Amino acid sequence: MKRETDTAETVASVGWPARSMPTDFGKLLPLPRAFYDRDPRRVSRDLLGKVLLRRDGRKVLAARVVEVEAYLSNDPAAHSFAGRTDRNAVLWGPPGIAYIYFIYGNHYCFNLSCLPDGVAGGVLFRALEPLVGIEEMARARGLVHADGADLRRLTSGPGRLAEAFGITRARDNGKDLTSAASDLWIADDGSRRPRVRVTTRIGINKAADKPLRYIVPENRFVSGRKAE
DNA sequence: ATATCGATTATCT
DNA sequence: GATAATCGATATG
Repeated sequence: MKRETDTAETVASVGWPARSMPTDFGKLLPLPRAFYDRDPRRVSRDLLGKVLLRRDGRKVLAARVVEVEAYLSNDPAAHSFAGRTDRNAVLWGPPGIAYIYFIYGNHYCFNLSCLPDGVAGGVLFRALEPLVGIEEMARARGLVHADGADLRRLTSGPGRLAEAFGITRARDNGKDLTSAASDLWIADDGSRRPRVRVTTRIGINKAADKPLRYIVPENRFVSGRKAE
């Protein structure tokens, strides 16, 4: 079984707990719908350390989840707060579906729906640690070379990670992340459960004091952090 | 190192 | 017509 990482340095970059077995990331199975059919706070906590995967033809992109935010039902900061609209319909639907929105005229943000059909809730992906497909991510981001210093610029931030994975509303909104046929999914690669720290959310005005941002504190790909 | 600002458009009032 | 779950560039200490 071949190791699919681009460089040895990649996986070892930030001291993530070593895996016992090399992983063929493209073969990892999607997390089941029941995983997402829970409170977004619980889903957020459990998503840290999981792997986001994209299959693009023969290529596979993989990156570890290191920062997310929960958006609850009846949450003033959530897009669903003012009621169901065409844009936010996915949040009100069944759990485990990709919700993509376009923001500031420039960027896409990638979320997934939580809680049962009829109840709005979601999780926003804010930062990933790249594992596989570094060159492809760099190209998608418009960066020539992903050297050590620039690696954080690939997937550290919600707009950045969406761009690195080629995630757009037209392509991915409404996609079932739990389907084995999906080209976008999330999996458990067997790595150890990371430490989790909870902070307030970024870039919002309403309910800005609520502790609903979940990060892996020692990970350098968490957004809004200087190089160490 | 932190602050401020412009880009650019879908969505909602 | 205003706003936005952001980013990158530029300015300033």
